[in-house]
Amino acid sequence: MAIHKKEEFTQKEQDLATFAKAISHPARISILKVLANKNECICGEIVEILPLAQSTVSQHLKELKNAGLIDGSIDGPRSCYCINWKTFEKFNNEFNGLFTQLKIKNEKACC
Amino acid sequence: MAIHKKEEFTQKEQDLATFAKAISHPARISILKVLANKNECICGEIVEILPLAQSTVSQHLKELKNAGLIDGSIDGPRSCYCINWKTFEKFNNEFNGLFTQLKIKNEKACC
DNA sequence: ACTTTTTATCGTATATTTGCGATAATGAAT
DNA sequence: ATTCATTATCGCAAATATACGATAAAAAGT
Repeated sequence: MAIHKKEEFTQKEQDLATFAKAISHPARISILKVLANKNECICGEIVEILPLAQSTVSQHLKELKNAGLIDGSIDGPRSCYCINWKTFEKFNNEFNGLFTQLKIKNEKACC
Repeated sequence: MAIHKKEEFTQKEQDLATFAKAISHPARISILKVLANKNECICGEIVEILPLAQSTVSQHLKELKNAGLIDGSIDGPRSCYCINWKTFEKFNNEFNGLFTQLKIKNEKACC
């Protein structure tokens, strides 16, 4: 991609894009669902549920964590991940904001 | 990425991921906003508004079109793009569905 | 101390994305 | 018919993403 052009856009656009990218892989959507289902959130089971290698799952978890969508406490051998509802809520709202914003501007299609 | 593993997930998860990927770049979010603002939707102006080369913008438009988020009628020298509200609505709903689904399962955080 | 279990990280291979310039294509205008 | 304006596509380069096996790290149990 030669040079980073992403920075030339609005911060809000960038944030939203980053969030979208975080959930732009079925594995990561799946992980979020698994995390939501387990409220004890001990998460070695994710590896068994997903059709992916342990290292790959770990990588996806890392990305979700970087995006702020999940929290993880690495205490010892087993680590504990769970959804960060605060960030999640924030993005959910911003997302709906985008949808509404677009729709208000132009409800009638033109082609 | 060696082998495609994405197909091993739910169709719904794949669709949602594909949609998220389509809007996972600030340029594409920006394009959607521009399209929503113009209701005549003659769209050479997008190139002037975005900080990107014409060919790059064209590529982003193509991706949005492939994702079904916009429609484009290529009539001659100038072409006309506009948002496909039907698909948009569909994904907006599915998206909110995911959010709600996750939240219902586990409203209280565990770590 | 040693093994076991669990998870993160490193290295690597391949695929995809992003971006641009150059070029083709296409209809409008002259 | 030729030029002009507009957009799509091709070819390329660089960056990211995806996936895995191998290895490290870290606490718990023996």
